[in-house]
Amino acid sequence: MTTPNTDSNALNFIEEIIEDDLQTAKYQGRVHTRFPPEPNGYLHIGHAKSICLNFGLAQKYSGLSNLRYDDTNPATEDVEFVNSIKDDIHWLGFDWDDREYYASDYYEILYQKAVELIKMGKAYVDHSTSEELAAQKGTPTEPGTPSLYRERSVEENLSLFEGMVKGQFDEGTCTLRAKIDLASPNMHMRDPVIYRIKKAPHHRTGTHWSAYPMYDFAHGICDSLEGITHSICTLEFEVHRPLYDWFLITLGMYKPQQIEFARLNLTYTIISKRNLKMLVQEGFVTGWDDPRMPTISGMRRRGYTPASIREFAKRVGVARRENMIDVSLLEFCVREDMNRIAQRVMVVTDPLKLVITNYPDDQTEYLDTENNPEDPEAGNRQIPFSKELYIEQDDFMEDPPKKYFRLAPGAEVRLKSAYIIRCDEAVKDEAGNITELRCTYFPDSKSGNDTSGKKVKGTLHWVSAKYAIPVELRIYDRLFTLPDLSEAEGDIRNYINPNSLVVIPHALAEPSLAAATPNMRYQFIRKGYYCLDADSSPQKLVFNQTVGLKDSWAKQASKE
RNA sequence: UGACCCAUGGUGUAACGGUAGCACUACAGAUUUUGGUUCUGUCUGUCUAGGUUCGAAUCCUGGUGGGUCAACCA
Repeated sequence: MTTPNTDSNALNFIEEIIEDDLQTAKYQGRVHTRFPPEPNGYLHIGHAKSICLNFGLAQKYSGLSNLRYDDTNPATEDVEFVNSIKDDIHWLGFDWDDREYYASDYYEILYQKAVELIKMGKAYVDHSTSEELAAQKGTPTEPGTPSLYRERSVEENLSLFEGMVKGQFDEGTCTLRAKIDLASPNMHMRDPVIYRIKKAPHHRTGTHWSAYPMYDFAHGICDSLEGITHSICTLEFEVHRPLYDWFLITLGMYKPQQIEFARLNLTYTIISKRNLKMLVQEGFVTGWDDPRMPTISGMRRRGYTPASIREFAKRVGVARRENMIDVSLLEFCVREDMNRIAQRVMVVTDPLKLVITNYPDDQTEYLDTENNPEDPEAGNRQIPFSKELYIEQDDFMEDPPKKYFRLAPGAEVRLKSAYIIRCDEAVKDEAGNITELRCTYFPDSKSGNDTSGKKVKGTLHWVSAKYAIPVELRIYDRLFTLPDLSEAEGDIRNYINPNSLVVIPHALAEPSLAAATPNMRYQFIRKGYYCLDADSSPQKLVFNQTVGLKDSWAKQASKE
């Protein structure tokens, strides 16, 4: 028998588990996942991987996926984040229909379940301070020791717990702990705290509750209540799984299975919420949606498309081993999508004046050019050509190296969609800087109607001096200079790339760009992919470089 | 010096006891009115030592390396 080696139908380990479960009807053929963000920050590329996984699995197996906010800590959570999270998921192309849930929806049930635990003698109110509690936990190599309050009566626990949720005690004075196993090698089983007092108002339940459930207690019960089948989370929750199971088994509730996978790591990128927050708060970036940020909102502003991020999520795979994905894979996915959809336009970033000496002074010719060679449906447009043009400084060298295909004294090149020209003279100022190129054009070499018989190696982009419009360009590079930030010695701030943003205030664009819209994607020919930035206005157009074009010439030139 | 998890080219990820494949990267060439795209090719891999087996990336044992866990965070 032949086993096809194509990876198109290779399953990741979670799909294997699901297909197994489908086979054995473990959940009556259901597949129901959930994406459980805590509304305390903006979503990032790591969340995108999780979103694509959870919603993607539901799609693939004709199941469902819920959005559930893990809002069990009112001190850190806010509606601002609730809304941005919804926007980001929708933007990525996924939807949860009417299944928008909150852990806070279940506070009453959670409370009842805690009471049940108390009645079973499996939970107790503890007045130990957090320091005492830490000491009681023991260490991974030494067992824990019982709290003074561990053997309280059910009645006393019941009334104290009621007091906790009703606000009769101050924050930090007591907790509700599950009574499990102080000698467990798994620290999470050593009588974990399941409720603590928080007086901060909750963004949905206000001041109704004064004590809130901890993640470990709430999460599994919420999964259970929603009928989740596969509760997918990242590797660091692996040691929580026995606890996840313990609550549901002890309470006799339906038990989904928790499956852990390795979180995404990206070269030259920091993805933890804590560090992203640092970048924002300390002004290294302009905000959570700064185009250099690996947040979904930052990537959106940068010009990344949802399709490119979904493709990236698919290509990075799902496994249990630690990984470090090369950002070049992300860039590949973006270029791949952009190449399909981006409208080609000409923009000169670093202008050098070029005069065609044998072209009539006041003549303007409108030349036809294709909008996207990869997509015939995209049609054509007209661009104005005249005697005075601008080309890229980079595209002229007075004394070029051998394989230089661009302009040089005496050299001939084609101007994209226009004519072949020859450079006759480079005009210089007193300081010796080249200020202007004087060229001759060949009238019979017009693009699409070339009878000149000339062959040139290079094609340059250009704009007409008379019709070009000024635009600002923002060009981004990686935020850090170290590929693997986990190897940073000392402060990661020492590795921040000082050149992660380069602003080009006065680039010159072909006039069609005056009609640019925020959703359009452009390829500035021979330069990169761009989109309009949120800071743009009709008076001052601002473009973000989403990603540069591959530049094998620059690569070769830098090697010499 | 505990428990648990992990180990396949530079980076990811397949191969489910039977030919180590795919993608990204890098490099080389062809095509090209974008030094883009496209196409072709090349380099590079089963952590280690034993064991089981006709046969091991795959199963077992030891070692090595990496990760996780001792928040009233999630």
